[in-house]
Amino acid sequence: MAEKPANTSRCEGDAAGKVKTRYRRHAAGEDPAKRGQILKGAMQCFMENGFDATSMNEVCRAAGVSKGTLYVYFTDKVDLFEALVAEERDRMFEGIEALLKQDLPLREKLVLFGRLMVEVLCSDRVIRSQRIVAGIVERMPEVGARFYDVAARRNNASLAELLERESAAGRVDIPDIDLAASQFSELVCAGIWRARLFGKRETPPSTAEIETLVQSAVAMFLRAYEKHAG
Amino acid sequence: MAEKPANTSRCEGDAAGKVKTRYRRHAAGEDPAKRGQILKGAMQCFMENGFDATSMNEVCRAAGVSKGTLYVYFTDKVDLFEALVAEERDRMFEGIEALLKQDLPLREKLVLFGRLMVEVLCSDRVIRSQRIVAGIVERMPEVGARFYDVAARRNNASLAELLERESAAGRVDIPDIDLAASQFSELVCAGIWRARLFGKRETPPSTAEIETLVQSAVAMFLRAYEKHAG
DNA sequence: TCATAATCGAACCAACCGGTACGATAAAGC
DNA sequence: GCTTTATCGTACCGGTTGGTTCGATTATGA
Repeated sequence: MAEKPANTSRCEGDAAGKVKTRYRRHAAGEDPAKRGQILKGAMQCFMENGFDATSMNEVCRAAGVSKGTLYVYFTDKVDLFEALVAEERDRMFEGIEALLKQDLPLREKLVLFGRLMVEVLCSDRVIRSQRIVAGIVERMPEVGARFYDVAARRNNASLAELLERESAAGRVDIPDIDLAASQFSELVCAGIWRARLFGKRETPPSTAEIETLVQSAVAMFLRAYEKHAG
Repeated sequence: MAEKPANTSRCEGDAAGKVKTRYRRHAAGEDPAKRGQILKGAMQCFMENGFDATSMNEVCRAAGVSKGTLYVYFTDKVDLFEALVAEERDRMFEGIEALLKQDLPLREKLVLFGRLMVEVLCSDRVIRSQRIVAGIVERMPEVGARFYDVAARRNNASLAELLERESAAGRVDIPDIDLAASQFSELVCAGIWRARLFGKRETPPSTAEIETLVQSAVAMFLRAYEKHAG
């Protein structure tokens, strides 16, 4: 939408100087705007009905693209789906690393981290993605595994890094850093994330709710791992 | 399998005394053994491919039942699926209430509870069920919600009850019992359940792993909520 | 203005879907 | 034995699927 191509998009087939066409227009399946348009429509459909129950015709209609064109940009239904999941998974926790770079006391950092985590993980969009991916793990294991790896584990990694530093500085006493990171991530969503995933709760948590959850989680976490004054 | 019919199975169509047939054999779709046989085959199929990608023909083949018979026992694909989910959800945490009835100190109870929880929640069978259900929440919200309600919340309820008693006895100080119950449930599976759900981990945790997780969770939980000696 | 080619749009394909119909089979009760 | 009937097996139905094909259209760049 807001992002126009902006890149030059050379024709790629004319290596070795054997130029035949000198057109600067986008090659057959390489207009990033059109690609984005397709992905957007596809996302809409897959989110509503999941992988199997979404037909390629629906996707065409939703994306406003002819079927022929669709199959120029993506070879397969699976190909399209995987591209979608990849995009979503990469976008999901974009800002989270930067967040921990700030110079703040541990408690504050945990609060910020926790807030963002609940907000993202329990948002409509992410919940729906997670449902679809979970539902298809059995048939496309690598897709699920990569989804988890990039989204959840990257998270844990940056949190673990923070905890590592705090541990080295002697401010906390954590026997198993990775476990602790997981525990915090899990604590912060206690009671809502699962409910959201299975549709028991139809709306994301309010900011007040988030605050309660995060404060409780941080308190619990620090009480367990912070070095006592004594 | 092991359970033979054993119930009398009256014909239901012969109310008002207008008896025509006096057969004691099972009515058209009422043999519980056959029903179980169908459910077992269906489970196998659904577990492998999910709801949409499982065809009724496959189910027939896997169950060793003709299509006609299948449609005598279940009116629909959805009907069959819902019966399956209902069975699975009810079976999932069968023994968990009894577990907390024992007369043991809180710490021991939490350990027992936690162990069972991880074991069940991360087992192949349950993980697969959860994937399928999660994947279909968008189109069958009530199924997902009931699945969660019965499985997860029943759990939390019995745990909450325990905590309530301990709180009344003055041994713990818990501001929000339900939250605390959720936190414990979440803590106990930290780092593996999600990984299992998304297929990042292909095997359930070993007993050693479970022990580590549970011990850490219990310690953390008690440090946060147990009343201090001082 | 004109040639080029990306896109459109609609027809088309074989395969399969969920579900039904119905005669053949076989097991149960008299 | 005979009758009853639950189950079987298969053919069948209309509809949809993922994917292909191809001429018409339209925007581009020289």
